[in-house]
Amino acid sequence: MKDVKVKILEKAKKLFTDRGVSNVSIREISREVGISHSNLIYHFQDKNALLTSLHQQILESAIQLNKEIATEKDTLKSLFTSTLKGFEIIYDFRFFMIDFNLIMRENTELHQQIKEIEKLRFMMYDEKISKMIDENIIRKEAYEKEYDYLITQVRIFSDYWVSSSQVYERNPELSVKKYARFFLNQFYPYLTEKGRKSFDDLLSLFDL
Amino acid sequence: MKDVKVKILEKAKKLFTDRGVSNVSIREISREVGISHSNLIYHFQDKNALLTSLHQQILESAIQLNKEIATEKDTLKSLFTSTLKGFEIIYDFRFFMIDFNLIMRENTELHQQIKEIEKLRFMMYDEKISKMIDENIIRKEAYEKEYDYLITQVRIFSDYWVSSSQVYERNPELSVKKYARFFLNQFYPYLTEKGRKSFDDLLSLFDL
DNA sequence: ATTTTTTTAGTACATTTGGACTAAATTAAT
DNA sequence: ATTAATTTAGTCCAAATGTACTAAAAAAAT
Repeated sequence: MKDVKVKILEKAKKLFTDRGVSNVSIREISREVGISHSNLIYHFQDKNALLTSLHQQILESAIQLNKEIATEKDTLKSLFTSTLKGFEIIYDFRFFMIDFNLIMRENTELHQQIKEIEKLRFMMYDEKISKMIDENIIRKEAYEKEYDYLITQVRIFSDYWVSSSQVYERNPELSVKKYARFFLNQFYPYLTEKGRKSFDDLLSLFDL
Repeated sequence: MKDVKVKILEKAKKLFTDRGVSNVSIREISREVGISHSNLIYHFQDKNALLTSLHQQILESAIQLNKEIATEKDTLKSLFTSTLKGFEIIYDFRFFMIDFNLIMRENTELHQQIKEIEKLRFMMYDEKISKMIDENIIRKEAYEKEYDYLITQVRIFSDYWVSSSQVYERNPELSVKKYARFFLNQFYPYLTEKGRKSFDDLLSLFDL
């Protein structure tokens, strides 16, 4: 006997994925779950509450992933792992990124939260890059803020690769690996010779 | 006396920009224009017809821009110009990119058209890059398909920088130049020494 | 000048939606 | 066993939406 809340969230996620957040109503979700719409409202006041809750799930997955890779000493390898696993999470919750701007526009609370998380993400990448510079995997900045630019570039890719693949790929479901590869490649031109060697090894290791 | 069709398109564009495509109804647009909704339907069968027509405007702007830079001999300079002017067009029609996936999901005809255009865009970049390699501005590929990867990366950035800026920037309206700079920087690591010199000169020239 | 065509407004309808409110049923607490 | 809290369903409502249909008004063609 699954908890109703869980059922609601699952069905909402499925419907959001299939038809887009804006095309799914509370009533429709309740219909699909097989409960009254009043009941759904009892658990989640509105669509935003649902979305906030689903985003919480994403966050938990991300935190879990971070824990898993925390033990990995090899910085570049941990970048590979977090990319691949992270991209799977994003694909699983793709409705969130596909309707990202819509959600941010209508859920101020969530928007604020996302902006905070973004700061953390920036710092995480910043730290990771510094570490790789120390380890002589990535070359030093060729000009000021070079890697700040890179991080922005990387942020946009992370946030929107799944949207782009929905538009342009024949089989978006097969594109997780493909885009993970694209993503990782953004770092390639900054690698030192040593870095490139590791990178190539990791490509085979991860079968990319 | 402005043509009604023009008025409708202008108002639709404005409303789409302000509130998002999914939050604007035919009836509301007609109300804002000051005509009956039947009249609007007479001119545009539905929202998709409106969007198709607005996309036509984008296309015309893009074609116009291409004509303008066709005379420019300096490949790198033409990249700068087309980026800056292109980004202004995108910002002007930002509703289209912000709700890109929504529109593509619901307007099959337009989706098909966009996929065709994407092929052209790919070829254009491919050609531009080849040219810059010949001119010793960009280095040769370090591995196979390196520049195919770059083009995908560039595609995602072009399509979604405006969405991302809406989410993360305080003053999205000021971010055209900023993101144009980010965009151009994607090419930097691939430049030859000669290329880097031109690039730096162009940065000053365009005040970036 | 009159006939056609194009453009515009009005009306009516079935459906959907979110929200409020009430009450029944189920579960937990005492 | 009774009471209280939680969960669920049912009903009603006002607002909005897309669509279809009719007819008037305006413009263009003859």
